[in-house]
Amino acid sequence: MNDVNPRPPADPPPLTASVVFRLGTLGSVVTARFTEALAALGLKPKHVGLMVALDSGAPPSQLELARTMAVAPSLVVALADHLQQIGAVDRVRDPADRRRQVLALTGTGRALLADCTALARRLDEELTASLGASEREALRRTLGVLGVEAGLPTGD
Amino acid sequence: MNDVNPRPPADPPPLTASVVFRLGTLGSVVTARFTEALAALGLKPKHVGLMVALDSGAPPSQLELARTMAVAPSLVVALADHLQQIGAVDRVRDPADRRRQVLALTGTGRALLADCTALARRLDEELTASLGASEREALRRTLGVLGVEAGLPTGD
DNA sequence: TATTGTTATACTCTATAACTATA
DNA sequence: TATAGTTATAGAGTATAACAATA
Repeated sequence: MNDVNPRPPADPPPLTASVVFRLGTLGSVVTARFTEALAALGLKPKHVGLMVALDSGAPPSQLELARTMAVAPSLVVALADHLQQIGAVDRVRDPADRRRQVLALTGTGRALLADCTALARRLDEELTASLGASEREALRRTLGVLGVEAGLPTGD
Repeated sequence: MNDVNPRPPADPPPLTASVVFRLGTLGSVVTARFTEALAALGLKPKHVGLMVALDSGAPPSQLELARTMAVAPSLVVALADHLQQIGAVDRVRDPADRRRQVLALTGTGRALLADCTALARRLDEELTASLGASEREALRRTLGVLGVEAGLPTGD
């Protein structure tokens, strides 16, 4: 009762217990699954990112989109090239400033984005199947809060 | 009260509301931060992954480590080369089967891993500063559950 | 002949830099 | 001269394939 060493010195939580580690590793696994599923639609995650940005009303010039997405402008060119090729976006020169290319989702693009959304929803169900409804919602909500703080698009 | 359209057709939750999207994007942001912080220690995330695997008692041959980490054996060679160079791991031929290289964390390696852990803890605090203690724990725990299901190392 | 580790090579993703057209 | 977009090039990260040593 007045032991010199009442309890063994509980070793500190390991790296694997940190939110950073768990979020990073699980995010990578989940992104790999999403990437694989997207392949059936001929898309990569960044294509989806561009469509999401357009859909959520981001300024539609390529350079502004690059800033929004935090990627290089040259990458937006490649992403837009592909999305235009499959008819998912329109790309028109801004008549007011003919240097600018203004991107816009087409009907096809919106349908494609809806397909991606359905796909994500299906993966969500698989991923969170073992969680209770309230746990799942708490997770979604907390991730949303942290996402907003990190400047990520987080509609709801 | 018997309206034809009692409520506007609530449009379905957007892609950005999915756990898959939020986990993927936030994971990527968090990993970027961790990567940046690790640079001060001369490490990349995969080096940490290898140390974590060794620390948690994974079978220590390079090929088995490659399987554990789900990376190519050639990558383990490069990671082990670097960790050995900085004195973080010992690499000895298994006398029972001289084809095998057996890796083991050194004292230096354990200290380095502790530094990485401290670093993750600091990032955790920054990341989750806006969350209440119970929210933060719920997040950590739920991520742990999903991580275990995905086969990730998740000590606690 | 099969397996472990290593080396050589190639591929994917993305950025930086050089360039063109427009302002 | 500065800016939007494009093209050319390069780098990081990682895998695949060929190879060497050991079983």
